[in-house]
Amino acid sequence: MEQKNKTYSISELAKEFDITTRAIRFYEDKGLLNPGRRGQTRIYAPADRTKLKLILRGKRLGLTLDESRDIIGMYNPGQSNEDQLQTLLAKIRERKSYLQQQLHDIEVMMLDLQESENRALEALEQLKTD
Amino acid sequence: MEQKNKTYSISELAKEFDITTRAIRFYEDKGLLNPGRRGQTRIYAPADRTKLKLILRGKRLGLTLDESRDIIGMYNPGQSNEDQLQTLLAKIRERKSYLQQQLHDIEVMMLDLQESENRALEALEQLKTD
DNA sequence: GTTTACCTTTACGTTAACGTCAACTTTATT
DNA sequence: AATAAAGTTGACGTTAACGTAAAGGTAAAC
Repeated sequence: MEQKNKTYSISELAKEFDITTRAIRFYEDKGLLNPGRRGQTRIYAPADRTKLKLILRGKRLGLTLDESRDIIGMYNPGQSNEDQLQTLLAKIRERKSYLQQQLHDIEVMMLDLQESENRALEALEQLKTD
Repeated sequence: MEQKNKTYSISELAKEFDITTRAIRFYEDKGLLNPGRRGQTRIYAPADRTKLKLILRGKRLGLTLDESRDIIGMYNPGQSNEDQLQTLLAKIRERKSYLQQQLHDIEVMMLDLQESENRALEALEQLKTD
């Protein structure tokens, strides 16, 4: 049986994701994480680990920590009134459209790189036919 | 007939791409652009404009200026020896694989956002059926 | 001929995202 | 009991990517 209430120490998470403990505490400072405590010591639940994953994914896509915190906050409509829900929807759709833009950028850059690779390969061929 | 040797002033480019002239000069400082000069004044050729586009595309994907400069430098195998070509090929492939990672990240984040949107829409429905 | 509109260089200021000590406590180990 | 291993909270340092002002040159328009 998989344990659902597993916990992690800060250095365990740091090792797993190849970041420093300093960075993890920094994310907490910025309001992205809220681990429990046993005395002074931070104790991370699976949910915290998931948030960390989201943060790092955000970083790979060039998001700032503020943006990642926003996105993490989009997960629970919770008890909001209509206005808040509409605002949330707007933010979600804006994000999605930006992702579409990034998708397009990646496609084009990928094609460019492929051409560059081909040119480099041709140049290599040229060297060998001398 | 389209003019091939059209030129642009710095403020024209700034306006077109919605950035500041300061930023454009900064990119030059960092070695990403090399515009011509008429006296003191910078004169940008279509090639410079293209490089600017590449820089901004890089930024949208979270690249640093150093990384974008590298990528721009990948366009011409030019006259290089085999070692240089192999190094170039390695860098190109590394970039491509990072783009694949980003592609995957985008797909997953897109799905997550879609779920969030659906939950928000459901929450809206709930409000209306009261 | 002087205002207006761009252009230039130089230089200090700012923000994000940590890195890097320092000084100290708690826990585990020998 | 003493040492080592991990944890904590400051607090100052660093880098990237510009922003922002200062001080001035040039050229067309009024």
